[in-house]
Amino acid sequence: MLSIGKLSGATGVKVPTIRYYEQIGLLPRAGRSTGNQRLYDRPAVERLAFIRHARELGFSLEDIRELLALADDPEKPCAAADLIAGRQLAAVNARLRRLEALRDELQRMLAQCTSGRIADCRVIEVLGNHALCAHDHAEAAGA
Amino acid sequence: MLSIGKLSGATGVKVPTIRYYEQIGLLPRAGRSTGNQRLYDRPAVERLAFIRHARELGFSLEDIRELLALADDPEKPCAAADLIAGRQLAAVNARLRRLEALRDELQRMLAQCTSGRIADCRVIEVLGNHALCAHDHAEAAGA
DNA sequence: CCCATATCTATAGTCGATACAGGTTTAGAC
DNA sequence: GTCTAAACCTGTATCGACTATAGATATGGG
Ligand SMILES: [Zn+2]
Ligand SMILES: [Zn+2]
Ligand SMILES: [Zn+2]
Ligand SMILES: [Zn+2]
Repeated sequence: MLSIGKLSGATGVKVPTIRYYEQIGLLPRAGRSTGNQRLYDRPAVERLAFIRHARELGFSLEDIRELLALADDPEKPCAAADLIAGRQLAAVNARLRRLEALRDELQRMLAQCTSGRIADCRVIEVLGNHALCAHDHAEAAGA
Repeated sequence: MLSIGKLSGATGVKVPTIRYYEQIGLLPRAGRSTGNQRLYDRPAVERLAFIRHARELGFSLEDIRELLALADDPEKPCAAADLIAGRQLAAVNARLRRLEALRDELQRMLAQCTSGRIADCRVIEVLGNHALCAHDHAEAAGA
């Protein structure tokens, strides 16, 4: 049985994050030592490693919740899991296209700036006037 | 002079967002009508359009705060602005490389799945075992 | 036994908004 | 002039996925 610190070391997930995952019900409530400290067994390590890997691949915690539920049911068809991964791939592709447009605009404005006074700065000028852009790059940038 | 609703319509920035920008000091406190409603002039429209465009290009509000301060000082050298844009370009490039790796992994796992039972699902299998991945794709996925 | 480290809980903060509640002002129709 | 619906006001709470802090308790090595 591992302490939360050892589990953290074994998976690369920070201690407060593990507690957070338990709090939101992504990890089951851990067993406790006589002194009330969390103890983890091997399946817990695998479950957390699964979560970490899915996070690295960009899945949301809600998606991961569903994927974990599916993983616990080996006889079911995997169409639901493939659907979630397909959605994720589509989201990644959308973000890629958007970021490529942003990269092009940023490169363009930097290349056109002669690095003189602010009054002549192409960066400031383009930011103030989207008509100077080559792409549309609409929508919020967060994604 | 425009009401906040007209300003919103003119710039595409939602009304609560405009109030939020004022609250955090990104927009100066707007003048008020006799009935205490915000009123905006033409420079306010331009300032908000600048903010919106910079957000679309992925700049953080803190970066935008600096860029606005620079834009207000036309005689200064523009190196600081170019530096911020360069940082943003580097961040976008980093996110692009990362997303490309994610896209490859997601495509691979989906292509290898025969869509049978969960027990044989390649998606679930790869998520549980990073050794099956071709790339490293480390770091958090948020960015 | 002592002490440094690890762990515990609960709460607040991050970013960039968005949503809601409950009240006031305004603009247009009559 | 009056009515009503829309827009506006403030303040607070919420989202996702953590991260940080404070103050208390437990554990493990010397
Ligand atoms: Zn410049
Ligand atoms: Zn543009
Ligand atoms: Zn599958
Ligand atoms: Zn992997």
